[in-house]
Amino acid sequence: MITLSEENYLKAILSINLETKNIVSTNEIAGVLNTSPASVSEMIKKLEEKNLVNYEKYKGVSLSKSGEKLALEILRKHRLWETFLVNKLEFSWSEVHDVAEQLEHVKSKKLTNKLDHFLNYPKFDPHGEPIPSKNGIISPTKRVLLSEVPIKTKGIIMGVSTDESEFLDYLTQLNFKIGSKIKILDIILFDKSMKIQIGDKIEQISEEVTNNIHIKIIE
Amino acid sequence: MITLSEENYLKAILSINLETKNIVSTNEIAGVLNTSPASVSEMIKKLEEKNLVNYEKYKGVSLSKSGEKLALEILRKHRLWETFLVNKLEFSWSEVHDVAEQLEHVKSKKLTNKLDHFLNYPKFDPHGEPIPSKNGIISPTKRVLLSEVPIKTKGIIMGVSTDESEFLDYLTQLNFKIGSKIKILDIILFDKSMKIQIGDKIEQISEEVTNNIHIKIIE
DNA sequence: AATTATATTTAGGCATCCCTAAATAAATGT
DNA sequence: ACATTTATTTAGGGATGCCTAAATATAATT
Ligand SMILES: [Mn+2]
Ligand SMILES: [Mn+2]
Ligand SMILES: [Mn+2]
Ligand SMILES: [Mn+2]
Repeated sequence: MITLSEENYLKAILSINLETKNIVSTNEIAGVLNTSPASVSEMIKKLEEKNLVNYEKYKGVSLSKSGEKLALEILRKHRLWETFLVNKLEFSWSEVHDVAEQLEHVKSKKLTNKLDHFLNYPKFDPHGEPIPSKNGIISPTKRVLLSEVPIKTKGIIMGVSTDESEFLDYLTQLNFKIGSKIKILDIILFDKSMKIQIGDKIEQISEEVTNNIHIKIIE
Repeated sequence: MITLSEENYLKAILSINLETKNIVSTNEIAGVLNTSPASVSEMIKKLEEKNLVNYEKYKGVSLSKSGEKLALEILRKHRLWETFLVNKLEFSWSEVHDVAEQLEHVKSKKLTNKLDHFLNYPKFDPHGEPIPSKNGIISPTKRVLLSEVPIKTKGIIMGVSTDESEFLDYLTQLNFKIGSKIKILDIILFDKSMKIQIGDKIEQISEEVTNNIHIKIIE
C-alpha cells in the first residue's frame, strides 16, 4: 500500500521532471512540498525500497516505471477533479487547486474512469494543463512560454503553469482566459515586461507573469 | 485541526448513538472502527481534551455540541457523495460506501454546499438514509423495521440500515428497492423469517435481512 | 589545488495512531 | 456477599512522517 505522503512525493517528482526534464534534486522536492530537505532524504529512501524511484545518494532522484505510473494516475485524478469543480460545480479556476489536492488521493479506479466519462473525456484541465489518459499518456502540445516569444507575436493563451490563486485571480482581472487571443505590442528591455493587446485593451505585465503563461503562436 | 482518524471516531460515535440512543461504549466504537478497545480509550482522551466529547472513565462517551456538529458534517458529506456516485456516476448502491468513506474527509465547505446544489438538495441517500442539512438537522422519518411489523402489513421500502455490499447485492437480486411495495404474507414463528409479496413474486427472507430493512406502513 | 559555500544526508527527537499484554473496574451468577 | 466473567484502561512498544542541528559530500571560487 502507498500512503498519502508517498503519493505527494511521487507527484512532486513527476511535476518537477516534466518541467525541467532533469534528474530531480532533494532541495527541489522540499521546495515543492514545503518540507525540509532532511525529510525528503528520508522519504526517498523509503520510495527506493519500494522500487518507486531510482536513487543515487547525492545525485538526485527519478521515477521508476511503476513510480511514474502511479504519479501519472494521481496527476490525472488531480486534473479531472479540477475540471469537475469548474465545469460542473461552478468553481472558478483559482479555487480548485487545494480541493483537488485532497480529491486526488481518493482510491477508486472506477471513480476516476466514471468521472472521466461524466466530464466527456476532457483533454485539458481548467488551467490548460493536459490530463493524462487512462493509460498514462500526456498528449504532447506545442506551446511556448509567453516570456520567450518576440515582439509582434500573435497567439492564443493555452495554459498557465502555476495554480496559485493570487496569480489566477490577477489574470481573471486582466480578462486573460484560456483561449484569449493576444498580441505582443512591446517588450521593455530593462525588466522584460510586455505590453500586450487583448481584445481592444492594452495591458502591461511583468516577466513574472509572462513566465507562467503558455501560448500557441498563430499566423 | 482535526485529523482523519478523529473524524472517523466522531462519526462512529454519532452513528452508534443514532441507533441506540444511549451513551456509547468503548467496545462498540472498537467494533465499528475495527480497532482495539485500547486504541479507542486513547483516542477518546484526546477528543475529550479537544472538547469534542463528554467522557467519564468506565462510563462511556457522548458527543459534545461541537463534536456533534462536526460528526453531522461528515455524515452529511458521506451521504451526499453516495448520492452523487449513484445519481451522477451510475454506481450501484452497493458500491458507493467505501468510496464515500474516503470522500467524506475532503475539507471544503464550498464543495459540500455546491455538491448539495448540484444534486438538487436530496433529502435521502441511495440507501434511504436521511442527509443532514447544512445546519445539521436530520429530518425525522416515521419508519419501522420490517422485522417488527405483524403479518398482513403492507408497506413501502424506505431504507436499509447497513451498507454492506453483500446485503445490498442480495436485495437487488430479490428486486427489493427503495420505493418497492411489499406485503407480509406470513411470519415463521420458529426463526422469524418472513414470506413477502413483492410485485407478483413471493420471497422468503430471514430475520437477519428483515432486521436491516426500514418500511413505511401503508393503508 | 586549496578554500569556501552550498547541497545533501545522518542523528536524535517529537507527534500521531495503532497494537498486545497486563492491570483494574464493573457486571453477573451463585 | 463473594467469585467469576466481561469491559475498560494503562503500560510499553512499533510504524510513519515530520523537524532541527550536526556531519559530510559536492560545487564554486580564488
Ligand atoms: Mn495532494
Ligand atoms: Mn492544476
Ligand atoms: Mn471515513
Ligand atoms: Mn450510506
